Amino acid sequence: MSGLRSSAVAAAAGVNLQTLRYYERRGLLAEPDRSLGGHRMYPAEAVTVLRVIKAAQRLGFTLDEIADLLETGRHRHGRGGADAGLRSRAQAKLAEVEAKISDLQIIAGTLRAAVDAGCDDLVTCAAQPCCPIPFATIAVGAPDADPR
Amino acid sequence: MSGLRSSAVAAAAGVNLQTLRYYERRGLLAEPDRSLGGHRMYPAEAVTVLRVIKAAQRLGFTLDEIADLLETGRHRHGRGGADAGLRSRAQAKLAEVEAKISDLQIIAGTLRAAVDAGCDDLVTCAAQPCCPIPFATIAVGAPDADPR
DNA sequence: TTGCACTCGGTACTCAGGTACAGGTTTACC
DNA sequence: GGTAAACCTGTACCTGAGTACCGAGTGCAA
Repeated sequence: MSGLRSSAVAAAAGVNLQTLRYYERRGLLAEPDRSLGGHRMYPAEAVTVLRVIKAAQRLGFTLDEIADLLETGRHRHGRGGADAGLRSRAQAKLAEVEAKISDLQIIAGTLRAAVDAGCDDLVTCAAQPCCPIPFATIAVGAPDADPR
Repeated sequence: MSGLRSSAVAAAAGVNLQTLRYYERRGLLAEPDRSLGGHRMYPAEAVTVLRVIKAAQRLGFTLDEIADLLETGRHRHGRGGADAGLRSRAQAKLAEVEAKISDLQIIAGTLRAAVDAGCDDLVTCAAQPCCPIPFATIAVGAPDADPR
């Protein structure tokens, strides 16, 4: 009944060894049993949980959000509040991602205009009215959620 | 010939006072003249430079890249190497932004699928074959350039 | 039982882009 | 000339997600 050693789990999930302890501290990964000498012995599901974490991260959730999501899924299996479930959070995250996309489309358009116009010096450009870079208007974008 | 005080410049450009000194340290903003007592006295162009910096940041350039871009524009006014000018860098940045957009479109698609399928618990979902979240395959996205 | 690889806990560091604080000058206005 | 606001330098802190290092202890095989 010994279970997997930390390096085996880390390798199987494709993460760094330190990351396991980091996730444990952050409450994402349950504290595993220990060997007599104090070494962590993980159950096989730990690898699944790690993969889930990585997928959720990729979908734009922060570690705090993921911890919350895992917690909610774990012990309050019915619905908690209006915002508790994965579905509603995924919906909100989707809106953020879509906002980010349209913001980046503005950015891309501006860059394209600058390339097409052949701008080659920012400060000089800024001083001239022909420059397509809207220095004043592009100041702020979508309120940042930074999904990566 | 006194010039603008730091708080006036900061307010005009919409940045924090400390940010001015930070940019000065980072080489983005030229060291201004000083009053007899050591207070910074900025020329009016400093505000323009700040606005340019903010715009470039918004276009996805890092402060290091912006410093470089300003430097290149400042004293090597002709062309330096193949990669020196704003134009070629904007082109490269555009490619990064486009890659980021298509990556986010994959993310958005996945989120949409999860919402539509009504997934409500990550770990449970991951254990079942009906879940639309591709835990294995979405592991990594576009090599990160993080333009915001 | 010796040796080596692995793991432990704790702390500190990384990156980027700032922001905040402390304690001491300077400037501006009345 | 007094005083309050603005400014100075230097240093420390913040977020988010890890990574690195250290000295000491453990696991396992020959």
